Amino acid sequence: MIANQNFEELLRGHGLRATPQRTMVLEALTRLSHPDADAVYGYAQSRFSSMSLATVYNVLDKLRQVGLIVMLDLHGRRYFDLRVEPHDHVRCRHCGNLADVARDPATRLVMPSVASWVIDDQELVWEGLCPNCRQAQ
Amino acid sequence: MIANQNFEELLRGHGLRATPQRTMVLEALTRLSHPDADAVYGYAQSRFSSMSLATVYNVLDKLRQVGLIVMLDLHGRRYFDLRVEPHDHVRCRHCGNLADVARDPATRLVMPSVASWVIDDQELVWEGLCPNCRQAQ
DNA sequence: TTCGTTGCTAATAATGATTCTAAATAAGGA
DNA sequence: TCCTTATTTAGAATCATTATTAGCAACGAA
Repeated sequence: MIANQNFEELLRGHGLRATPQRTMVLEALTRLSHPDADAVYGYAQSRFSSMSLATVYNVLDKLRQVGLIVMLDLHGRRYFDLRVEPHDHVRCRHCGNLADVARDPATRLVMPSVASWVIDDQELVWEGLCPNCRQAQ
Repeated sequence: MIANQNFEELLRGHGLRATPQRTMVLEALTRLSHPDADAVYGYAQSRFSSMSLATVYNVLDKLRQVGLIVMLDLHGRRYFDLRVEPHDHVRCRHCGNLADVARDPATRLVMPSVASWVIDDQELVWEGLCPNCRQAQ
């Protein structure tokens, strides 16, 4: 539970102006699980009625640029996640459902060296069948 | 270099009817590097002129369902890759450029156990700056 | 506190990848 | 060759995302 004041400090600490719209988006991201832009919009607009969907997209992109959030492109949609302690994701091959996964301590990811690239991050997505879809099969 | 006859066997071996459209899509996937649907369409249509874009989408989805190809959702687009020896990818944070990456032998990925899920695959995408974008910065 | 600059937001239109629909056609077994 | 069933086609429709532009707000300086 993060207070709005802390969101504002977080924003300023990353060189961004603290606006109520940005605060609301951050709040939505702490409350919802892997929301897409539309889910963030639904949450934020219910507390800040003049908020527009375009602003949600703007803010999400800005937060991503400064590294505050992570963007997940899955089955033709974008989902967003606060960049908290590193964790991975698992997605259902059948219905697209998405969940957090703690990384096994025995996992070792050795960063590849690719000619002339500067690589500094990674994203690991596991794939399988979620409980619902497993039963349906 | 795979002959068309082999593509047909490959298709039938996976329970699919062997059509010239499907053969062309498979051929495109062996020739192009991480094409999106439109690139596959461009390749296939130049050799089979009646081919439609809708068919490309149909075929790609079918091939994915039977596990012959892998689908990569990146920066709002879908890219396709034949499922050959496992390899990872690296994408440029700035321009979206995509490249293959060999997995370092020291890398160990321990499959997580998530309650009631059946997990059987993973996708690892590294992120950074490609040579072009690194210079531009 | 007020002012001015700069960046942000809102509304709406535009874009573009992907999916849908229905009718025509082709694959593969009998 | 014929029949059944899956596939393909063309075009329309959908829908997430981006672009545009005018109005507004944040925040540093006076």
